[in-house]
Amino acid sequence: MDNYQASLDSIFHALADPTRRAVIQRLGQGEASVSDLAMRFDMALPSFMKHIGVLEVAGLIGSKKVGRVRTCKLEPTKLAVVEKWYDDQRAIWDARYKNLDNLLNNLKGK
Amino acid sequence: MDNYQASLDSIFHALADPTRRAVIQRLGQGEASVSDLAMRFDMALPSFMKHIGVLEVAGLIGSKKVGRVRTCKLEPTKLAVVEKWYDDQRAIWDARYKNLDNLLNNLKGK
DNA sequence: TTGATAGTTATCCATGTGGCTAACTGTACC
DNA sequence: GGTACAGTTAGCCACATGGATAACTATCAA
Repeated sequence: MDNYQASLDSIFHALADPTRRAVIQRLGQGEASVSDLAMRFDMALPSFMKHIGVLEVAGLIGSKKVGRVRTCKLEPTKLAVVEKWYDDQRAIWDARYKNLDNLLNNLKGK
Repeated sequence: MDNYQASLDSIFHALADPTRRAVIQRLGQGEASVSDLAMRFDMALPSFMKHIGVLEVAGLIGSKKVGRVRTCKLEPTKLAVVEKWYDDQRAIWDARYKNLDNLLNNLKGK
């Protein structure tokens, strides 16, 4: 399996969890520390950190640690891969309906 | 957790697998029977059927059985939920950058 | 230097996921 | 009827996932 497919796997998997989507949503408004983010969720910190890890492996967020606080930020370019996949997909079925249209027009003797 | 979130869970989970994405891609070109679809994959039928099941539970595909053959078709409207989620997301960070622009303009004394 | 704060690491656990084989059901065809 | 074909059901297995607790490290502040 090529790299793009593996990337889609990890991105979609990362998005298939409400906690992780909420983190992405929150980070859309600006950077935040891990504990700022964690506050909103009824979950032990280590559990929450796993979600951060999944998002980071997928490349959807980045983080850097200064002093003892790790600050996370969104990586919108990586999220855009989702839209690209969707657009590619839509192109396929658009082409199909276009072909159906042509077929119908031909049948009408147009 | 509300229904929309649960729906996103199952949709993104369904998409987080290369076999299932390939099925969606194939169905974008038109309907196909289970065994037509399965042919392309090096996998036992029952294993493949699970993927079909996951896609169907997520609502991304539909199927009907006539005689002994089950025919599957794409449900593009359900796939569109992915784009809606992405657009909602982008709206959030677009708003943020817009605010940053305003801030910068104010600082410039404009 | 002593707390308190912010993460991190190490385990552990129940459940889910993705694959398999074997055996079964129902339909089509000769 | 008998056989082949298209799915389906049942059960098995290894591994991943999402949660937990306990104990640790490192930094900041009094």
